[in-house]
Amino acid sequence: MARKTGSHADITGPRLRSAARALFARHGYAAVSMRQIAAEVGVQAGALYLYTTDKQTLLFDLMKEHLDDLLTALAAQVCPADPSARLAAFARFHVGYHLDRPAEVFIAYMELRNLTPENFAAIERLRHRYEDALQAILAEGVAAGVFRLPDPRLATMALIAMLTGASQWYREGGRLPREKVAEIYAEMALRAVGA
Amino acid sequence: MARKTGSHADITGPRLRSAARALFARHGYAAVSMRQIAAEVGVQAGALYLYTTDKQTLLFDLMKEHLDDLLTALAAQVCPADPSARLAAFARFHVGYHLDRPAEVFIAYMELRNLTPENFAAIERLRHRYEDALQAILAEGVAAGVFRLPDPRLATMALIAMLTGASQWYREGGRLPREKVAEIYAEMALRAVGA
DNA sequence: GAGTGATCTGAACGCCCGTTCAGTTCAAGG
DNA sequence: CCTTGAACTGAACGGGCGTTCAGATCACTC
Repeated sequence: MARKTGSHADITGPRLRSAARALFARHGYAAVSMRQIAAEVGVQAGALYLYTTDKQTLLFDLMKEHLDDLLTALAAQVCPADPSARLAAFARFHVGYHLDRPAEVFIAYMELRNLTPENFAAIERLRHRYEDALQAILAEGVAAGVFRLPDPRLATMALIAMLTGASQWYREGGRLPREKVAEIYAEMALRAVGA
Repeated sequence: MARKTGSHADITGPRLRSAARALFARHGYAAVSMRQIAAEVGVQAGALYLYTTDKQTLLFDLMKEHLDDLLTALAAQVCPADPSARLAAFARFHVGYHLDRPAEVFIAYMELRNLTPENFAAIERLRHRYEDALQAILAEGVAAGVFRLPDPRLATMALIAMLTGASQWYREGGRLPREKVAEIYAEMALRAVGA
């Protein structure tokens, strides 16, 4: 028996990705089986292979989609001229974007080692492009004399780690609203670079 | 055939832990099999069960040992009276300790979700004790009027994420020596809290 | 209303998993 | 020299894994 009512291709596909995203984030790529994902979708395991070539590609596509969206959203941001204002805007954007997507963030940061070497290289390239955007802001600030940084590259890594960390403890409906969280992080980022 | 020369109990035990630590850090707990660990030790899989009750306990013991050592080392630190000096000392200690133990850090931060609920609770308790040590420093600094922080708890999480992140990009023999790295991070931490 | 093709099932493939255990080996103690 | 027991092997257990595929189903087209 198959296909209860109407066509499901445009429903099952997104549902597969959605179920995989949630399960990978909760239990980890290696600990989740295709049969578990299929059960979540409400389908037999074999049917998943109509929508993904294999489990590895499923993971890669989720991570690539996340980073593509992140870079697109960053590019869409308005970009103030003042380095301090740019850094504050970046920090607010980064925290806000990551608080909205805890599952994607978890996967993107935890499952890198489960990618094949080629897939890993592709993801790292995208991640590096994002880091470079922040590093460019810091370099401008240093050139303008408003930031005091012994090492812009190190500062880039430090700030990204700090800002991304927000999604590890933030819980919806907690003590602080997300705008306030983003605001405090932006303030700490500005101070950390000596602005 | 077994036991080529002499007694191996006091050798195989530590070798098991060491191999498990390295493999878990590189590939992840769920992706590593007991047979892989056994091969690294140079033994059949069954022999591992003379030294650990099961795979889960092996993971838990590694994480607990790491956090116990971390708390012990923190307690052994000299503790300056001035809040700024204390924060700087904490930051230098944290970065240095984590740079020396990349495998343990990786496991402690990535494999929490592979712990059983009881084991997870035990590890979280230890981790919280460590976070509280930092939060106490921040609270003192705020009380003394030398730190400006809208939210000490948030600042604690932000600083720990920033400092721990060092072990994600630092490579032995890289551009910066570890003392310099710890120094820069300590400076950023001080500035981030408005010291 | 017959035929088509997208969609899915259910069974199978070979393989690896964590764990157990009877049996083997061998350094050391009496 | 014999016995003991720690240390380990090698095979087995039941089960789950990712993936494939022939066949069933059924909304749709003509």
